[in-house]
Amino acid sequence: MPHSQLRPPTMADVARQAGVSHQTVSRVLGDHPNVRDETRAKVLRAIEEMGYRRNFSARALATRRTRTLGVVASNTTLYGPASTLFALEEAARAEGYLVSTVSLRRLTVETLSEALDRLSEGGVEGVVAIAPQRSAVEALAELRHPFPVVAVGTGSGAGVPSVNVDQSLGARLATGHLLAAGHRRVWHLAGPEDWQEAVDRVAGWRATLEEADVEPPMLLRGDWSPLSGYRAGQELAGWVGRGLTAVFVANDQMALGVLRALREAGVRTPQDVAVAGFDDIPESEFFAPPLTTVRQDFATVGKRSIALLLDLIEGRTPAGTSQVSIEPQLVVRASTFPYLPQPGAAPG
Amino acid sequence: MPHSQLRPPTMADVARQAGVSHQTVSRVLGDHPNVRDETRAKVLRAIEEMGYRRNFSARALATRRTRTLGVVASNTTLYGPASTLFALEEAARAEGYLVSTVSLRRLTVETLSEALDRLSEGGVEGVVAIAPQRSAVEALAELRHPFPVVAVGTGSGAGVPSVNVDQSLGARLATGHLLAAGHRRVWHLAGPEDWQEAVDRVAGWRATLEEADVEPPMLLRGDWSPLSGYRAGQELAGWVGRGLTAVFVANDQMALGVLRALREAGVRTPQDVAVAGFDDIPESEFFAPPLTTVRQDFATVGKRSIALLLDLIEGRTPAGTSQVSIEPQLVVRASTFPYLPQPGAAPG
DNA sequence: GGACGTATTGTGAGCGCTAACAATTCATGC
DNA sequence: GCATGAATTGTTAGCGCTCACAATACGTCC
Repeated sequence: MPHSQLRPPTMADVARQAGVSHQTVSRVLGDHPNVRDETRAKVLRAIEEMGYRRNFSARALATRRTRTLGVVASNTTLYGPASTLFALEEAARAEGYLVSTVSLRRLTVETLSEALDRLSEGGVEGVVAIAPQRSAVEALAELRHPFPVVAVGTGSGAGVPSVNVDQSLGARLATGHLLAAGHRRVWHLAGPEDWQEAVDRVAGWRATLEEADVEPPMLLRGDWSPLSGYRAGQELAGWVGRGLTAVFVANDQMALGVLRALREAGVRTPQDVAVAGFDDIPESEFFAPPLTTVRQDFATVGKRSIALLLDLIEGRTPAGTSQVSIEPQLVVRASTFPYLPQPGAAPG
Repeated sequence: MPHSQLRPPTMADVARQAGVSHQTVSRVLGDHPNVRDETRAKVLRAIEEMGYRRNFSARALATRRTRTLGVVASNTTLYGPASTLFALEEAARAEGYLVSTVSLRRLTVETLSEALDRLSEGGVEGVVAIAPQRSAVEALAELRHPFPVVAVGTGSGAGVPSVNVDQSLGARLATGHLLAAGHRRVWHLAGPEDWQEAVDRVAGWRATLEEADVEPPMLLRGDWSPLSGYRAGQELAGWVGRGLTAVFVANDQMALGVLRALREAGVRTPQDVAVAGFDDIPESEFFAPPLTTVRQDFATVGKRSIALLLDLIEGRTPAGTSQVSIEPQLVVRASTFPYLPQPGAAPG
């Protein structure tokens, strides 16, 4: 039965129909204990008959709560942000909150500020900002907003409460894994310099090498896209036979490009060059060969972010800057060892 | 400057500070023409000083408008839904609306109904449902909701206003392309039966073959995942040499699995078997080999959906069922022709 | 049977804003 | 100098709900 054009019934209408006061209707709706079963039944029947629904705005005005959270995100078609977004919404819903999203094409101080204004006018009680670019994060601490904000993926540096996967640890896992497999050196194709995650992965990679007394080889840069990985892969192919046997790529999409470039150059993976990625996108298991990579637990990121934000909103947590760190996990596949899991052997 | 714990200033506070009535403040905020410049300046100064922001709930209560739209989606980490979601939010924002999203793990009558209830309680003025599963769509027409709903990806059958990419046409483009390349028959790996898009793609494929007087070969089914494509690919490999030279796969992720299975079976693409996909995910260009596929214009889907929904909300469009259809586009790459574009030759 | 305490229901006052109308100011013309 | 109308500002009611409190009903005990 679709919506009707009539002005929707109000709580007073229901009360009249049920022969009670509007307050009793409110009590029934609010699951208040002190209502006689008989009365409750009468009210529920009237509600059902009239198709009554509580008016959101009136409720929000009276309670001073909208039970809505905001999320600012960018690059939401990429696996990482999309997964984070999904996890955030699910976690918020579990806590009884709705989520309003603003998806930005580019994350800058201006767009971020605009997004916060917009969400503010939308009455959100707090905001989670998925803000992996460093430039934007600084703005977050400065910007004036009438609600708490939790940052995700910013690293713990900025003066803002934040939740992060330990990117440095992830890079250590991947790099360490390659060293343990007998590679003398591990090269690195990094993400853009202004992404905190890219910086942290470089740091983890470098630290691991230095701890093993290996001088880090030349650093390559990409922009997360398969194309940039493809180009870097062509360059890397030129170093085969001159000490290049293992590459840690800062995300799976670039790793896909690298694999393709190596293959075209006649370089075999993993026999000639081992390749590890980062993210564990669903496709990684089906790359040629299946990709060793680092998995981030986005569900936990979502849950912890929402929990922290609600703590801030309720004033349970002092407004100081709390930092949550989440451990990533290494997933070993054939791109670093020829004898390892083939797809189909186990569920994805 | 972060948020303060003080009760935020009200319009009356600003009015007092500026020495005018609260209504004048409202006029300034509403860009009402009949306000003296001097008065406006006074008010704006007071607003700035006090860091005043209009209360969303009070405004919504008085105007009976929340300027918020709802979106119900599922599988939002997949490229298609994520792109649609992004396009919807962007289009809504351009029209001055905020978007509240509910992301479902599984789309069923129950979860859909729950999502609509939830959004209803969140005060949305209308909802876009990304509902590719047929089972859920039927519910949409039955479900009681106090706002208009536009369906996306449902096909035009259900009794609900909807916006769709012409999936059948997409399948015709891909299948026709393979026939035109000289293949006698074209096989098809389809998506799940309860997805309307899968059904429409099968229909387009079958119609194209029948128009060419070719009897459609055995139909294979997958679940959109690379793994299911891999398994189907293993089966397809068994038919090489027995008439199998071309496969149209219902999405790019499954196509990835097919490519991998064929490669492992020693079947070359495209020399032995040509493969075409559907979706044009960003990775497709970097598959081995780069994948011929069908691109859907999600930005247009988003814009048209929001436009239709707003028409319905404003009562500009009779509540009858309007249907919008959008044409997809064939993208030819090396998986169907060996001599075609290599990555890096041209941008994305 | 009446006092007392508790369960149940009702009443009134906002929440902070916009819309409609009323009141005031100001410029203009005769 | 005063009527006339337009521009500008103020006043009064709600919007539909929840909260705090008041009022009533009901049961129990002596």
